[in-house]
Amino acid sequence: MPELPEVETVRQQLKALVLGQTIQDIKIYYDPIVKMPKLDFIKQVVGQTFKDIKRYGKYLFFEMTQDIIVSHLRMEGKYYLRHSLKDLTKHDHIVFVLKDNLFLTYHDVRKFGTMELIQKSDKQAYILDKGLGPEINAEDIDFLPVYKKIKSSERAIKSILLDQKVLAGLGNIYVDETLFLAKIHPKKKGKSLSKKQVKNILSKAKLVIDHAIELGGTTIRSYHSTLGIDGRFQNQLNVHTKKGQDCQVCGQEIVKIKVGGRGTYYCPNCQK
DNA sequence: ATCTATGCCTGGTGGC
DNA sequence: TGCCACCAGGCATAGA
Repeated sequence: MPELPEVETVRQQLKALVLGQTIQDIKIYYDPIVKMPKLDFIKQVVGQTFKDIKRYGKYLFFEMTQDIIVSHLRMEGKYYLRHSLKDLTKHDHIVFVLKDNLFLTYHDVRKFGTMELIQKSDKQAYILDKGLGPEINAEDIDFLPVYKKIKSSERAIKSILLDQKVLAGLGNIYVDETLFLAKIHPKKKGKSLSKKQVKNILSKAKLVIDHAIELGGTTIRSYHSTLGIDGRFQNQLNVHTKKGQDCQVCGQEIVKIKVGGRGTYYCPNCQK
């Protein structure tokens, strides 16, 4: 599942591949992903050239000559660069024709992903409108507003950290890993945390995300291989998906519970 | 105003 | 081999 580090990896890899490419045509095989009438989208985007690819949290911004395509991969969205339409699978829902032998395809098994078209001047307004918090890996997070949101909440810290309005970029895996490193129980209420604990959580989260980006970033692939797939962070996981295994720190068994409807892994001994 | 539950989807898995 | 119920989960939205 693409979270901030995977989205960042996709961004970097795609950028090297599609910048300067002009979109000759677009084929949309499954409409609901594109959040506007499909013909309007095609009409407006065809002829534009990819100028840059940016990211905020888990959102990708394909900046083109005139407009920006905002792409969210949700659970399983991926981009592939294909060299023939014969290589399309049933999960390639949107195809950007770049050249006769070059196609950027959006692939999404569960069709949860979204694509929107916005004006360049509306990018900040878009982020504001979504209510997205500061990026978790930013160097200069304004701590107090984040702290206040956490401190005033009755919700479980795990749920708060998954809330993109508080902090942008964390997903289920990284929240579990963050709380393990911070030694905080995932069900602990936001309001019960001290300022020191919140600071520690943010610092551990950045550590986890930076490390994951680093590992994803090492997976440089040749241009004809697939994008948006496995980095090497799975080898670094301490608790996520480790149910029944021994905690690497204390040896106690990792357990799995539900928090806010999400599968949650933690060490009952280390995390209080 | 805040928070929780539900819907969106399909492939993989476990039970039989 | 097959069938089926259930789970995975980010986000928008409906509901509490």
